[in-house]
Amino acid sequence: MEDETFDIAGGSSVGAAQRVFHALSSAPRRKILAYLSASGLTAGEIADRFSMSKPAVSQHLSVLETAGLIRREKQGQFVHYSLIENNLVNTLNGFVQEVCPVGRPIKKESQARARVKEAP
Amino acid sequence: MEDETFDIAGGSSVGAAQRVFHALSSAPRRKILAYLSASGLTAGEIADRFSMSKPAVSQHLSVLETAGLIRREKQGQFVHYSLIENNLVNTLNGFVQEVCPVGRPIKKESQARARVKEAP
DNA sequence: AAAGTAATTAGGTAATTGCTTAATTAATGA
DNA sequence: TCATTAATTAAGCAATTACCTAATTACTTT
Repeated sequence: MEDETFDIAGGSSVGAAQRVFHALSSAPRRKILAYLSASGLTAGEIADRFSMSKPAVSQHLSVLETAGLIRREKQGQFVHYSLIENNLVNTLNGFVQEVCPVGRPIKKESQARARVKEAP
Repeated sequence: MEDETFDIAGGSSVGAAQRVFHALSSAPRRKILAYLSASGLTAGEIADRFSMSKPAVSQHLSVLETAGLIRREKQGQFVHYSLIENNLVNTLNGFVQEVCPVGRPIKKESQARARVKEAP
């Protein structure tokens, strides 16, 4: 596991958790993630769902991609975006674990459930 | 349950989820939450753990309090801060649920475990 | 009451963010 | 090849953020 104790103060470089939390701090970006949770969409389809300009949406997509929360796939002249679920859940879960004792049992349950799925 | 579909676009006022995510977007603030997860601390004790000025830390504490993530309790000339665990976990869990199908079983497990604790 | 300590508020500044419009790159189809 | 469509990059601007130092408020101690 990559323990960076979530990017605390001193470090000069910007860590992965910092990028994820920064990405999540914007309502439009969280809305984009919600759209993508239902299905992959092109940049244009995403932009259509907002009242802001296309370049603005494009920037939000770029922030989300840099954070490793979505993936970009060029198909002809379109760019398809889709959610990377793991990175989101792992970052939030890792954080909750460190901050909040309540989080720990949840993770254990989740692992137990995963094992059951592997060998039912 | 308070369903604001996490503060999407249109709304003029700033919603609760937005405040939480904004609060979490800062590394020093996440660090404060981590400190408080171990034990309550006074404003001064928190400030001592950072290299930035005391007023700067005070502002971070204020952001966290406004987001409902920590509570302030004045005791004599000291101000004691402590974590409000529920709000953090609920907001993140609520978000993961909406964005990420993977999240749903986690919440069900969590609720089941809660029921067991209520009536063991 | 005066001095000391804890914490916040006030005021100011440099850097960042979130948008805009205009320009550019890239793929498609007439 | 030339026009159209999709998307991004570039340039610029107003608003916000994150910090600082100085001043203030509120307790405590002598």
